[in-house]
Amino acid sequence: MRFSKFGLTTLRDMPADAEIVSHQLMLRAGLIRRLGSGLFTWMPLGLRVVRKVEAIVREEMNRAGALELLMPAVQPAELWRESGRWDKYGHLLLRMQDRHEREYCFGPTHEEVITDIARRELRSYKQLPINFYQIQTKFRDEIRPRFGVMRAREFSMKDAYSFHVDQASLEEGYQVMHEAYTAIFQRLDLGFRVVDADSGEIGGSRSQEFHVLADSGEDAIAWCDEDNFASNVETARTLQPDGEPAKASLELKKIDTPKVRTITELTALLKVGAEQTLKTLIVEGDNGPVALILRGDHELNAIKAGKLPGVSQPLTMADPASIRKATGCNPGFIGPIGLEIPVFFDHATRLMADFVCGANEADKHLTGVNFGRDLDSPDTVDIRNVVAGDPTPGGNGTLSIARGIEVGHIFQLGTMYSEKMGASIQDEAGKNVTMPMGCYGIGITRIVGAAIEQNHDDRGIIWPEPLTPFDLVLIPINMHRSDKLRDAAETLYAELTEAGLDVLFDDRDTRPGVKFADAELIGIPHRLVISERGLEAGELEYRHRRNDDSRMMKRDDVLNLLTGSTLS
RNA sequence: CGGGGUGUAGCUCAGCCUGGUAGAGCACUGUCUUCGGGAGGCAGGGGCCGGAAGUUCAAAUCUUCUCACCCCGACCA
Repeated sequence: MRFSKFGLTTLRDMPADAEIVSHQLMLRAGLIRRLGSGLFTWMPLGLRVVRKVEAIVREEMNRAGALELLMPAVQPAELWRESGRWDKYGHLLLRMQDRHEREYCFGPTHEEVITDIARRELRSYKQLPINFYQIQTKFRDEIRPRFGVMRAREFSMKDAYSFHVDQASLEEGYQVMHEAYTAIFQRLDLGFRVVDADSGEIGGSRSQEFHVLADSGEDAIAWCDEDNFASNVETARTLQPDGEPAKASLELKKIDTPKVRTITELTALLKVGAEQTLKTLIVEGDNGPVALILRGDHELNAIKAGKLPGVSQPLTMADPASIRKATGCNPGFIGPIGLEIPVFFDHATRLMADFVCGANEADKHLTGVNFGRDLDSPDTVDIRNVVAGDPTPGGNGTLSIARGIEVGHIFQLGTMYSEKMGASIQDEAGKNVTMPMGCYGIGITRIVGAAIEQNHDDRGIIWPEPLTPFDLVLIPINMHRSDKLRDAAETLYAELTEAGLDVLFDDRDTRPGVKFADAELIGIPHRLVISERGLEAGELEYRHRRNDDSRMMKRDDVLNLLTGSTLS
C-alpha cells in the first residue's frame, strides 16, 4: 500500500476527550473516528487490525469444530419475552419498533436467537454436540460509554453457543472452548490470564473470563501462582481467620465525633488505622433493612452480599430515610451494638479487638469495643473483596492483585434458555431431553484497544506482529529528488510485496522526520529505510519498532529476516 | 439517574467577564528556500461561533429554553 493513496490522516494533537492511551493513540493514528457516544467508525488502518483479530479467532474456532453462521442483529421482542429477558435485561437493551409498531431490540447478545435455531433444527442426540458461532455487531446501551473502543455501545463480538445431550458433554465442550481461547490469545501474542468469574444467577455453573493484563483494566484480578489460583475479585472467596481475638485492653468509651461521616474522617480524627474500625452498611432486605459489617479498610463485595439470605438481590443500598427509621440515626454513626435489624459480620471482623464503631447515636462513636464483652462474638460470613496479601481459598499461598481487561468469557449456561424456550432433542433411549448449553464470547473490537494498552510507548503503538496492519513500513529518503532512488525504492517495494509481505510504502513527498514519526505512531513493527547513501553501499537500514537503534543490512538479508519473522 | 463541565475552522484552543460583526498553532492549497527525526517564508481556501427564542441600534459575548458531547458519582455509613 502506498501511503499517499491510503487516505490516512494522523493527528499531532491529542483529541480532547480521550482519557486512556489506547483511545488517544487510536484516534491519533487514524484507526478510528468517533461518530457519537460509544459509536466508532473503523478507518481503513484500524479495520485491517480488526480483520486480523477476526481471522485468528475464526481459524481457532473452526479448528475446534465450531460452525460459523450469522444471525440478525435485530431481534423480535417475542423471543426475548419467551426467555423472560425483555423485562429483565433493563436499560442495556436498545428497543425499537417497526412501521407496524412491532417491537424489536438490537441484539446485545444472541442466546434467544440461537436457542430458537436449535429448537427448530436439532432433533436427535446424533446431531450433538454442536457449537455455532458468529462474529456480529452488538449494541449495549451502556450507562456510560468510555475508553473508546473498550467500552463502546456498538462493538463487534464473536459469540458461540454449544448444545449438548447432557452435563458431561457440556463440560467437555466447555473444555474445548477453554483450549481454543487459550490458543487464540497466545496467537494474538497478548499477555493474558484466565480467571474464575461470577456465574451470575444460574447457580453452580462454571464460568471463566480471559483478561488481557493492563494497568488501565477495569477489572481487578486476584491470583496466586503457587496455588494455581486466579479469579475476578468479584468472586474470590475470603477465609475465616483462625485463632482468637486479642484480649481487650481498653475501656468501652462513647466519644463525640461531630460531622464524622466517613472512615477516612474518623481515622483522621482519632489517629487510628482504618483496620481498627468497623463500618456498618445498611442494605435493603426482603423484610426491611439489613446491616452488613466490615472492617473499615475493606470493601463490600456486592455480588457475595447479594446472595445472603434475606438480602435483596441485586444488592441495593438503603436510602437515608429508611436507615433512620431502622437504626434511629443517620448514616455515619451506625454500629452493631443495639441494632434491631438482621446483622452480618464479615470474616475479617472476627479477630478484631479494641476497635471503633458507630454508636447508633448522632455525632457519637464508640472506642475500645470488644467482642465477648461489649457484644456477642458473631458468626461471620464472606462479604468483602479480597485484597493483596489475603490467603488463597486453597490456603497454600497469598493473593496478588492485578488489573485486567475482560476480552473473553466462557460459560456453562445449563438449561436456562433451552428450558424456557423448549429446545429439546431425543436421546439414545428415545427420551426427550432439554439440551444443556454453553456460551462463549470474545470482544473482537475490545481486543484491539486492549492490545494497545499493553503494547505502546511514548511515541505510539507497538503492534504485536499477529495484529499489525502492515508487516513493514518502507521509507525512502528524498525519493522525490532522485530518480535513481525512486527506481530502487519502487523495485524494492515490488519485491517485498512479491515476497508476501504487507508493505506500507511511504511515498509521500515530505520530510523524513514526519515519516518516522508517523511510522512509530501507527506502530508498524519493522521499518526499512532506503537512501542514496545506503544505495551506494548496496545496503538498507533496518530497525524494529521495539529497538532504539538500526542496522545496515544487505537486501537479501533483509528479505530473509522479514519473511522468516512473519512466518514464525 | 444525580452532580460538574464544554460546545468558536478538520484537530488543539484563545476571544466571552467589560456586546461593536472572528483569531492563533497544527492540518489543507499554491509557490520559493530547506531536506535523515514532526522545517521556514510568502500567498491562499475554510467557521450562519451547537440550535431556538429574547434583550439591544448592535450578540460568539448578556438572558431563557433546547440539543449534543465529556468528566465525576452511583461502596456511602
